[in-house]
Amino acid sequence: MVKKRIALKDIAKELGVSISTVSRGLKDHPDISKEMIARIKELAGIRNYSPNPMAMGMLRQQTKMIGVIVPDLVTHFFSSVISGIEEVANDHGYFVIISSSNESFNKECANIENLLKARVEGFIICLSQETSDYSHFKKIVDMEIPLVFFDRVCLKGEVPSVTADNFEAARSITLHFNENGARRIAYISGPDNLNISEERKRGYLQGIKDSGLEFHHEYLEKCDLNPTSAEKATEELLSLPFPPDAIFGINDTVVFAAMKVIRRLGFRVPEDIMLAGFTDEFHALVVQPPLTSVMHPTNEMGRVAANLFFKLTENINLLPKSVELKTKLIIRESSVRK
Amino acid sequence: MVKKRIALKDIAKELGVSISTVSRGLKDHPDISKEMIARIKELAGIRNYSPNPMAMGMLRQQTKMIGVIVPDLVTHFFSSVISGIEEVANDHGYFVIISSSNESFNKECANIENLLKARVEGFIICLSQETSDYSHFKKIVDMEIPLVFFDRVCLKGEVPSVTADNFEAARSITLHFNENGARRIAYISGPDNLNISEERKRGYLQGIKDSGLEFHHEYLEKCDLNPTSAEKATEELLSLPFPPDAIFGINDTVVFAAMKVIRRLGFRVPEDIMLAGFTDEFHALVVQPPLTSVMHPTNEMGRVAANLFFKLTENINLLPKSVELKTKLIIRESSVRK
DNA sequence: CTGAAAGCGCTAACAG
DNA sequence: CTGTTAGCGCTTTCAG
Repeated sequence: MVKKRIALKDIAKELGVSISTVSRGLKDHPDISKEMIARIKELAGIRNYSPNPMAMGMLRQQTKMIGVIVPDLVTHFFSSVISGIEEVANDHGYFVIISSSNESFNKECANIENLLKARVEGFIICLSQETSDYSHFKKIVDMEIPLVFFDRVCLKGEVPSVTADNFEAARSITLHFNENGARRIAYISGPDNLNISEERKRGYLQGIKDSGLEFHHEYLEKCDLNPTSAEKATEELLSLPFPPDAIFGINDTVVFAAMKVIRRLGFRVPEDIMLAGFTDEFHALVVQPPLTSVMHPTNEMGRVAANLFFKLTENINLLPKSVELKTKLIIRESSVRK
Repeated sequence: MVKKRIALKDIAKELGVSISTVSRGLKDHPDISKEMIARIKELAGIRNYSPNPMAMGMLRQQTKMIGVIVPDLVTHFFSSVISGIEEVANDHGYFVIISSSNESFNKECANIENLLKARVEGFIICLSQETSDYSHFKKIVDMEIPLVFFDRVCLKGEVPSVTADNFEAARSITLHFNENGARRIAYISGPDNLNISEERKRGYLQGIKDSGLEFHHEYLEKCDLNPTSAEKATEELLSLPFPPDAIFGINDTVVFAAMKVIRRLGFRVPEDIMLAGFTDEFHALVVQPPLTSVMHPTNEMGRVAANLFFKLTENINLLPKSVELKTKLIIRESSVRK
């Protein structure tokens, strides 16, 4: 029931000229007389005219909307990436429509369908943890609709993406633990289908090797990316005959959950168990002891993803480019024994 | 450069019938023969037809978009409210466009302008902390465009809103502190123009009174809602000749910042200073000691706001209704001395 | 039972 | 210098 907004027609009628004259006047068309232009602009200003984006959309077949799908909204990581995306999108005169897959494959598919119906011009997506079938993404590619992945990616070679340097980051955490005296280093991974799980796991294994340690499969745990599952994984680790003396987890959620369990079972951080996370959370600073963690350039990740997106809109056949962003290991008390 | 999508025209041509026949067939118009309907629907299915929302929008003058403006995106509180809004909006076939004011009045005004240009059908807004001039909101109301506020509100009597029971929540924290032995209870408030500052402050004062304590203005601090400012406020409190033995802050950010300062200056929580927050953060559980806090029903706040919004779209002249949501004081170790 | 035509707001090619 | 017209995709009278 929105009150009818002012249209070219109204201005034209009021000025006693044709619609096209007004349209041209508004964009300083050389054919229109200076005074006419002045009169048109003045009235448009008074009436607060702004072009109807749907009419423009019909004409140009574009909605100026980008669909963004994230596994969840309430995680700092994703909110922060979205902020970055929005900044760039708004600079380009685009709006962003955000939907959350809630880590569900079905929801992810449904979101894509909905956004497609809404005629978004393209997508920026982070896979749900359940996603291992990529046909819904293939479909987007086949429709020649711009698509960019960030953080959790797939279809390399077909779809541009932005990721963190997961391998190197995981390796450096492992080395750091070892340098600080840890010998039984554990890693709580995520679902195998996710690149972030796989890459960080490889980094961990490489780190173990580079440290001259032996790999013990009991120290490689896995969880779904929710607190309950992470707590269970931590409990497994801590109930081993030789529990780990250092743990790092695939992300924030996991590490915070691990911390809770460690405390509950009476272990101390970092005296008994060192801890480090993959996170950009400012809460890493609030917990006691402050958490060593891999800082992600989250805002930048969003900005880069959006820029890749706009490159794609210019040329849908662009060679897909994968950007890998440098992370930074921030060492705090949770991984340093005095 | 989106590939042209299938339109009624294409189906009509392929079937050798007119556009209107297809249009009617798709919605089971009684005038169309069963077999025609079947043929139309079949082809539409194969071709994956979906109506162009912009064409529909032009016809009905509606975009099915709601503009949501929040002070920031990366706070759990706001992401969580947004989740609630999106759930309800999607159920109604609406999309949500989120913009962040970054706590800036000017940005808030600019966001409104942009969303108005994008022809959102209405707004759900949480004021920026700088906002004390409400003319941009008045403008929305005057245009008869639906507007709902949540958490930080203004223009009561003109605009429907959802808030927490700030007064009662603040009062109950104060009483709880006192019952646990605190006598010098401090409160770190926010900007005076915000209703949440004012209401929680009143609750605090009432709590002091109800506890039979005397009010000391030094224990009433104020800050902008950012960590730096909150840290400064905490330092002020702690440098008093008689520093407080209990502090609560207007929100998460403030309390986490306070916690950091308390630690840095060598005080202990809760032995020297009890602490409590206004928060729904799951991180309240992660910090050590776990934080006593007022749980906000954030998701519900979003859902209620969205429902109010849709009531307004049905009848823009609805009597503005203010919904106050109950919060719950969750007592944890940060405010209990053993 | 089906088609033609107008109209939603706008632009651009074509006429004057 | 300005107006007319067609068309973007769709619904909805009005005419068969």
